[in-house]
Amino acid sequence: MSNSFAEQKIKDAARKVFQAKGYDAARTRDIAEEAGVNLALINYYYRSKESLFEEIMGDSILSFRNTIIGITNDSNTSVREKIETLTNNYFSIFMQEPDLPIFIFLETQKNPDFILQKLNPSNIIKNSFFDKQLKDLGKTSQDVDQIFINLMSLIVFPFIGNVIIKNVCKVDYDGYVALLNHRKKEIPNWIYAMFNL
Amino acid sequence: MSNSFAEQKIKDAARKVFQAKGYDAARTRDIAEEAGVNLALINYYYRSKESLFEEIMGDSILSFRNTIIGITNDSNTSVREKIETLTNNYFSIFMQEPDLPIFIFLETQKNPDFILQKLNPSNIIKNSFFDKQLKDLGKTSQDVDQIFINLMSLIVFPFIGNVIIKNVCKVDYDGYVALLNHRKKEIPNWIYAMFNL
DNA sequence: ACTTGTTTTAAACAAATGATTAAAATTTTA
DNA sequence: TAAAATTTTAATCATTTGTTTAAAACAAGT
Repeated sequence: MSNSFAEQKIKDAARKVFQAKGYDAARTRDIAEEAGVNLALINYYYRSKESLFEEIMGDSILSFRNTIIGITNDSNTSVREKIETLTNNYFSIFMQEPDLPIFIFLETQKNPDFILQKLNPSNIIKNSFFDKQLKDLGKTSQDVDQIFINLMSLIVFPFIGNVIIKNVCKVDYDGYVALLNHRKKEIPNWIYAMFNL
Repeated sequence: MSNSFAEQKIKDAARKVFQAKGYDAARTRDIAEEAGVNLALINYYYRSKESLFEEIMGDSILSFRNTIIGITNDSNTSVREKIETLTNNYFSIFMQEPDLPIFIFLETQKNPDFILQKLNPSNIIKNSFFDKQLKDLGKTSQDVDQIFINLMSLIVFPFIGNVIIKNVCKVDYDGYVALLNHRKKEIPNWIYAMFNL
């Protein structure tokens, strides 16, 4: 019954529903119900379903971007510390919002232009301090790319493929969580082994 | 104007549209247009949008399943050969149908039950010849799971994350394809390095 | 050519869905 | 407290979308 700011309740509900179902399957009525708010308020506060979506998507991307940039440009940490911090941070985020990765990849594929504008990938890896450190260790530009891709692969896939993993590996929910935590520890070691770091 | 079997044309078109847009965003009218066929024929040959989808989804999963099983249960190949064959086969499939991975993961998450029934994950890895071979090398059951997950991660992520990769790594389409081909060669080596194989 | 069964078409339907509106309720201002 | 502004509500609209229908076109057998 709490009546605190419908505007914020709508945004929170929308994030949840959009992430769970994707843009197309998400109904404005689902969002209104999840927010416990009259349907018309969605169009009152946010102009349309699409602009509500873009606001949320923009937030997600910006947060994603800031997380990486803050870590990769820290001049006080080693390469290994950066890899461990990236792994831990992303695991924390995705364990709280397991649908976020597939949501981001699905919607980026549907609407690349909007993403690119927000993501502004200029200095995320290239020209970062992380990039510099790896080059000093003798890594090529291609190596750096593949290190980044492999790190993201190993972190993100278990969330995207959770249904298939649970079944192919025959684990229940608890076993799945244990498996995730095991990966959280091992992923940095795997990266070191792959690239002699 | 060729009039060859509308039924097949619908199925091919539907696969294309479903993979590109996902179930919810795919319109029956899109499928009919892509197939060059009257809208009503979709319901004439396939009972509904949903049953058409299930037929296509079933095909995808079965093909996925058969590919793995055929490789992991081959008693004439080494562990390394299996890893290389898995990598090569999946790269071939996904380079032809780049939207397939995200499509599968999105829809499995939305409707786990249907997938599980078709995927029947019983003997895909567990109790496979591949599993046996790894155990003989001293790998634990957990190791085998993580080997499988890491292999899938490294193969699948570049297709799912293609938009973001292209931009973070600042490569055009040709550079992206070069990057894919480089991975195809390196992924087995990375797996060997990670797990001392 | 006629009948029969099959395939295709154009039109229409019913339900769902994003959006709007006008009035009611509530809060703020003066 | 009265007026004004803001927020909320219920009802409705216009469009989209999956599906159905009835007739037309076509094919095959006799």
